[in-house]
Amino acid sequence: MSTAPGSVQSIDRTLSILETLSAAPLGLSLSDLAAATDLHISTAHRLVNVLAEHGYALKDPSSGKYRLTLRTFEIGSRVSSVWNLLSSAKPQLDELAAVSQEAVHLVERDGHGIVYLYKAEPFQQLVRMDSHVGLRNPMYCTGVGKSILALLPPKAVKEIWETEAHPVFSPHTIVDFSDMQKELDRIRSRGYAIDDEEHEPGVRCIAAAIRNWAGAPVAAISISAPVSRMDAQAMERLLPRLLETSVQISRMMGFSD
Amino acid sequence: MSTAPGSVQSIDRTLSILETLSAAPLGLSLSDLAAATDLHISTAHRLVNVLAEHGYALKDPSSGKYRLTLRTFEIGSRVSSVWNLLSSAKPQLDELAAVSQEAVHLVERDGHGIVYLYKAEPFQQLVRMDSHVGLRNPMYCTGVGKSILALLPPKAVKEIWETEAHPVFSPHTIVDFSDMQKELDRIRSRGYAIDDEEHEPGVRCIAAAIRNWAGAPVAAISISAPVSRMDAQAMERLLPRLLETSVQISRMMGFSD
DNA sequence: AACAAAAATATCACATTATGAAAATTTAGA
DNA sequence: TCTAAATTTTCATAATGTGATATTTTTGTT
Repeated sequence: MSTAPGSVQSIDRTLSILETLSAAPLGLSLSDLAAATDLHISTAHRLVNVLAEHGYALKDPSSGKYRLTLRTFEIGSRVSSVWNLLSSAKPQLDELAAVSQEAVHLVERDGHGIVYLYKAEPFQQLVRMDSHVGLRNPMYCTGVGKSILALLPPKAVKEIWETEAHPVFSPHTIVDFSDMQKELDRIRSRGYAIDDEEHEPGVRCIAAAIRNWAGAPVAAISISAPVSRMDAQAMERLLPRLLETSVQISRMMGFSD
Repeated sequence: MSTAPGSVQSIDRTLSILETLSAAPLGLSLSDLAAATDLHISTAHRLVNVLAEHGYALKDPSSGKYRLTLRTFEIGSRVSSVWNLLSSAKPQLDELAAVSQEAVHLVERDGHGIVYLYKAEPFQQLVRMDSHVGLRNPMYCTGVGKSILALLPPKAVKEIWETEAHPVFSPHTIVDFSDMQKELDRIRSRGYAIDDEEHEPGVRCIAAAIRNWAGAPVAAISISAPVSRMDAQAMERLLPRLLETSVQISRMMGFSD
């Protein structure tokens, strides 16, 4: 582990510990943590205890394992954009879920990916979908992601495309750049995106971008359903609602036309 | 700024930067950040850039200010207890909000306080309440907090009481320890807690604890409403629902009787 | 536009600080 | 109870982070 110039070794290592712990739902023993982060056990001990002193981690008294506390949740929930979006969008999304009787997602763009900020589900309609608040996904294979890509400058799209891999999740996943460009053209002309089982087999969704005061596509919303329910008629019925909601939220973010 | 023995200066400072940024919705310039954290500007620059390299912060291109990214949200959302509780409790809480037509909260105990994990609101019922997901509150002045305190060992209650201050939020706030002990007795015998404008004037709520497999009160749920709506009859009507839901969730956490 | 002032970023010699080997202690297993 | 493993503490040492200074960039003013 060589520290990049301008970086700080102890912080690199501590963030590595933080991330390792966040991926371990059951917690980790000190030795496991040291092994997973490739640190000397003495160093791992010191660093995880610094996190503990600051309330970010603790040694679970019953299991003896280290795990993260809600301090990280607290800090993460305070990120300003989460605030802005959720406070203005939540009621609209709940209503959209209620009238469509399908799962509705709100995601925000973050760097080259999207992060799920909110999921509104209708009662009883339990669809197996592995989306959840806090999840990060790439843009190229999701409806929400593509709806955002379609409104980004071509240079940005290219940069994003070139700096990441494009795993195939299904036969429908778009992995060719010129195919993606055509798809983004379609999305621009239609005003919405369709994810036709490109990420999760069996799930189809329609998505629309949310734009801020500067017109930048900072977020997106979607309605997801099993392909059996999300057929042509369903899409025709749901699209006006989806677009209406996305426009409303965009307006609340300061976007005008 | 003297580093406590066993601690690591650069991490102390970086976490201080993280926390400062999380409290600044509009972001902070480098000099403001340095001033707020009492760091040399050169040091602040180096440390915030380490956070940026790891994707936790960024320098907003439009404003030139540093702010947190969704990386912190992503890490925070992965805390295992959030997972466990949310996945089992969410549908129940949504239903409770729907049948009661009032705001429902789920909180988890974290150290000496509670953190809001979920808020379910009925349509249209917009009550001014400054609760939100991620918020941390003390236990002594909230219904959820008191319902948890009531099931903790007396030693733990005493320890929590003695290590924190007890600001008065309203004439009803309980700030005397023996008063609190009587109140916790009442809560134990009734099986639920009432927050009668002890934290937010004008808001009354009923709360019940959620217990895990070991019987420990790890979380709590509540129904909140303006005092005008949350009168004796309303409480009589809502209590069975609240208790039923808390028992259901406790069962899903592995608690039996 | 040109200038001045302020803010942000990069450099680097140095002393402070984090490091990890080793010892001491605690916990778990036989 | 004893043994082995895991955790925690200690401490000498060198590597690492620090902050003064220099450079560059940005911002505001005439």
